[in-house]
Amino acid sequence: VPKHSNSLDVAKLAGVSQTTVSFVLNQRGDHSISEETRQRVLKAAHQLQYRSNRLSNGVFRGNTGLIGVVSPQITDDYYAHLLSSVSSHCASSGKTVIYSPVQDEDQPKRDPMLSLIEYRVEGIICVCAGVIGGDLSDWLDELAQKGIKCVVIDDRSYEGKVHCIVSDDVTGVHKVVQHLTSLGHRHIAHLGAGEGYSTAINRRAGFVAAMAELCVSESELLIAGNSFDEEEGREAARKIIGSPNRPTAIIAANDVHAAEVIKVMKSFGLRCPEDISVAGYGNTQVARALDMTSVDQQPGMIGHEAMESLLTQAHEQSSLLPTKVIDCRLVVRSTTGPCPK
Amino acid sequence: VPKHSNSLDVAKLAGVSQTTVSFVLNQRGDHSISEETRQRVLKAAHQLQYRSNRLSNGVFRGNTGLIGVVSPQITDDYYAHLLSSVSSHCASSGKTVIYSPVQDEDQPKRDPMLSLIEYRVEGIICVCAGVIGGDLSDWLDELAQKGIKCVVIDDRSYEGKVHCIVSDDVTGVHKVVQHLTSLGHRHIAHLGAGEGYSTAINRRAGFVAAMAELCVSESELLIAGNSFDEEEGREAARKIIGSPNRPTAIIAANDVHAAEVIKVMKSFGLRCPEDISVAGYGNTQVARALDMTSVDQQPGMIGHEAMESLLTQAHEQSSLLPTKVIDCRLVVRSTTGPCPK
DNA sequence: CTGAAAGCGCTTACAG
DNA sequence: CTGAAAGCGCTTACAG
Repeated sequence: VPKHSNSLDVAKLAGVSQTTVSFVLNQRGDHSISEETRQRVLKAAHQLQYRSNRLSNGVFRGNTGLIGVVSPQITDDYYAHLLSSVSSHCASSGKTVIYSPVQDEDQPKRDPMLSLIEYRVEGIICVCAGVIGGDLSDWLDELAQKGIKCVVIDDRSYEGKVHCIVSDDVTGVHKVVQHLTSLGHRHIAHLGAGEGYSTAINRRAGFVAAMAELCVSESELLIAGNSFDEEEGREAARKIIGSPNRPTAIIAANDVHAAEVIKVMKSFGLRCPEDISVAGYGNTQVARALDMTSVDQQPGMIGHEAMESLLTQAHEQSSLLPTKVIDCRLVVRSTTGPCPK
Repeated sequence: VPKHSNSLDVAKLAGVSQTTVSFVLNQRGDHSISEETRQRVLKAAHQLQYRSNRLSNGVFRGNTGLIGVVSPQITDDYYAHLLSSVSSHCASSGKTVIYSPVQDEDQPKRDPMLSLIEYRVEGIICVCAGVIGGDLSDWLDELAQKGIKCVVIDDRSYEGKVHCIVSDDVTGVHKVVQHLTSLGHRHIAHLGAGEGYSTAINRRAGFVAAMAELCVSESELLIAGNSFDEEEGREAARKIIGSPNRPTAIIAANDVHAAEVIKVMKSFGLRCPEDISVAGYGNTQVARALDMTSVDQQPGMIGHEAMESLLTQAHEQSSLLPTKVIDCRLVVRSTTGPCPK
């Protein structure tokens, strides 16, 4: 029968009490223990391959050492970087990550939250990406009442109720538009998602606002596609590139869409950036691979901030913390160039 | 003071004993409980927002419901898909994922394993990617002795000691070579990583073996670069493309390297696939974005198999299970074409 | 410098 | 049909 050795086993082998074992292993100052006993305990623990049971530990004191992450599609570059950064921060802070995926969109984040609470996590980072309609509100109330800290990423709907950290999508797209106008472009299209997710909404809003500054009326705005779906992106690209009113620059809602735009351009015999400039969003591997202009959202920094917030947050204040907006950087590469005559 | 309500609170509110609460909530058959009491308990639990404490649960019985995943760079497409597939399998099996990142290469997988054991995970999926020299052996002994099931991905070094699941890298590259030779290529180069990781070693070995079948002697073999590093990949690409003995086709160790090859080709004024055919490995987003021929390793299937193994494994047999080799599929796209005259 | 005892929140024989 | 009591592995006042 396989068995983990416990602190009593160690105590017996070392010829001391459980108390002493606990004090030696946790290096507490209050009890001073003779060097000799200390060594005996350490040796016994090593011999028995004793691994302290963090669960019991968590049951007794509040401290479970667990941080929960709720997030959709970890296969997406952005979410992957977020989780990666959170988990390495955890590793160096002595915390451990429980990852709870958001399964489909129709079945909202009920279950993921539930299991995190059942494991008595100390804090939760919720990257629900602002799926509109998802009702986080009840969960947030429950977390607050139970003293579980929480940070919500990329969704300001619950501001005032929970600490929010968001990527500055509006400014991100604004920077792209500025870059393009400085190259002489004025006939600029926005392609891809524009609703459903708060990020999609904000990127589109950023586009609309930036174009308004250029005195382009809303009716003149070139907008194509409305989802993050790859197929639809390609379809939208075909439509806009094939249209008589073809733009000189296209800003895609993300890098994958931008890649589709470039493919479609090729099939039309158009060159990038000579005929049309293309910019992506996210600065993912795809952007680097295509040497494509894109916006870096610095997901690593977002994850880092989220962890910092959890680790320093006092329960009472958390809801009062002002929303943290993380800057994004425009990365100019070879897919954007001067506007053709 | 924030507090989670416990089963005693529920019992008091419902006017029953803790035992009854436990039996109602766990739906155990042995105790039959009157429908009326059942409803009273359920109502009380709901009212108090009672969330059963999985930690205590785990302390008492063996069953923690926790599955540990040890893996490097989750920002890599392959590892991300692996974790994603494991976590969704867990979600539907009522298990929960603890994710333990492998931090740097010099500091081997000591700590990640340790914290998983301390949380008394039921099983561990170790995607250490066969970093050569990493000494997993001691950990595997300890896991076996403690009855923690384990599956090692992409590293056959511990075969016989633990159940291994590996991607068929050798065959994968073999398929690419076959595809290229069927297009008339014979002057084929392999670029990128070839040592350090077992996957790198196997891909290169697959290349060498496949070329041997074509009666290309080992001294004639075109091999460039030796790491997964992007910079070095580019450097190697420059060298091989600029050489007088330029190949007609290049197989890269992964998609990112293949993308570098294509960039370098552009800078040399060469077209793909007209001048040189290029194939990647991994069928990542980069491959799709570039419409590039690549090898799909089916990481989702690997993750699924790993979970199946953990869930069905009897402790005694695990080490005897034959290594599971997961097929990979060649995905032909537009970067490979007929050999130029 | 060290230990006996109580308790964290749960489950499970056993008894009624 | 239901409950009192013991125990999972740990920690922490308190006492010596």
